[in-house]
Amino acid sequence: MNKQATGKKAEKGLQINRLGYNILGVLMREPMSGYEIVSALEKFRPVNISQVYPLLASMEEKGLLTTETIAQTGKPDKKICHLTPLASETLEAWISGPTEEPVVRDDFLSKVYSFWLTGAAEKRALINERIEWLDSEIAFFSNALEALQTHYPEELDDPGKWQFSRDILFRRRLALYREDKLWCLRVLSRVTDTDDKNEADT
Amino acid sequence: MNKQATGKKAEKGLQINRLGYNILGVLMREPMSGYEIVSALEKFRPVNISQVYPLLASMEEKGLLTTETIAQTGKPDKKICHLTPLASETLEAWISGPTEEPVVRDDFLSKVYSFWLTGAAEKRALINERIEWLDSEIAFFSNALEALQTHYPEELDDPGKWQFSRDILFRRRLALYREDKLWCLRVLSRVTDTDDKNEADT
DNA sequence: GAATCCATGTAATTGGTTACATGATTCA
DNA sequence: TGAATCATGTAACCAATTACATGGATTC
Repeated sequence: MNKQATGKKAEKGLQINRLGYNILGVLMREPMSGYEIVSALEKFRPVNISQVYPLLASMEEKGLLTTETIAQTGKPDKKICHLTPLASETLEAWISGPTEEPVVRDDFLSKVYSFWLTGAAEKRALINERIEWLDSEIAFFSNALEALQTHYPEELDDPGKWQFSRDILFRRRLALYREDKLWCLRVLSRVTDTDDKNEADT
Repeated sequence: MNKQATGKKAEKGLQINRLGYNILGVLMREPMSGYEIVSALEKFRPVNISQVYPLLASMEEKGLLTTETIAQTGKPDKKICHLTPLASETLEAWISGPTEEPVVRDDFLSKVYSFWLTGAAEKRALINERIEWLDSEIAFFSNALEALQTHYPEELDDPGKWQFSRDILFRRRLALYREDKLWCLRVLSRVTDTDDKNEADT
């Protein structure tokens, strides 16, 4: 009956952004500093430290965390962030709430979108570069998975432990990167077989 | 020898952003209006119309495109964008230049990251929701692929036609979504088998 | 001697999203 | 009657990136 609340910014107050929820996610494992949050998160998603500090400040204001300053010699003071009970409430409410659709930003795909304009050699070069990148990612995540398995052989099978989450996320990455590589190889064969016209240089 | 030019914003002048290159990509197929650009691109990536109009204006200023105004009855005038030779140069230079790493923004994965905190029922609900979404995407892209194949049976095998690009990109989506679904099913079985503690409510 | 790690932050800019403004036509 | 489609655009805001500022310890 009310004509208001048409937009998506319905409830205000406790709103944090995506990065905010990711930060809650790591801090649920153990309290740490802003700097440490970045190194913990960057295997999962790209993070800019400059975005983290102001966010932590506003999250502290909202009562989601408290900071404990630790003096260090030769280094600046460290501010360890501890979550409050409100934080876990907020995180769990977010998890059970609606989930937005994923968005990928991939220049490689944008280039493939337009690469019918280029010659076969250039197409192959682009794809081969991608394969190299995929190989390095596959190597990285295989190592990460192995390390997880040797460090926490028990916890991986307990869905109530954070290691379970890491394990399944690493496996997902691996599976998708491998599938992506297969796709690259299939494309390569299609490009090589039916060689296209503007092939003069090289 | 020069202390300058440390940052990433080396050369200025002709710079357009990602969306700009995507717009060049569609317009290389055929000239169209801003409104049509959005509907053509949105199968490939999310686009906001409000971002397109100012971008098109600045691209016209930079000499990448010219606009042809078509008067319509009952509707506002339509502005068809035609690319200039500078545009294809710019696009090809971008394709052969360095490619940035992909970035994904996926709330579902962020939730999985933290979902060791929740109960098994909530875990299953989250995964099942994802499976439903994946199924709908898979259905959409299978249809799109079939439509492509019936409309352009010849062009699909010619890497010099834009239909080739569409074809491989659709196939990639399908392959990755299917792999993602398999992963979901594997996770589901791991959650169901080793039922975790906080299981009280239904 | 230069680069990287540790550790914090602010400021400026670009990119992306939502809201607002306008208005006829078609469809449920 | 209300929503959706066509069609253009502006303004405000939020998110993300880059640059700037500081400074000791360590590593190449």
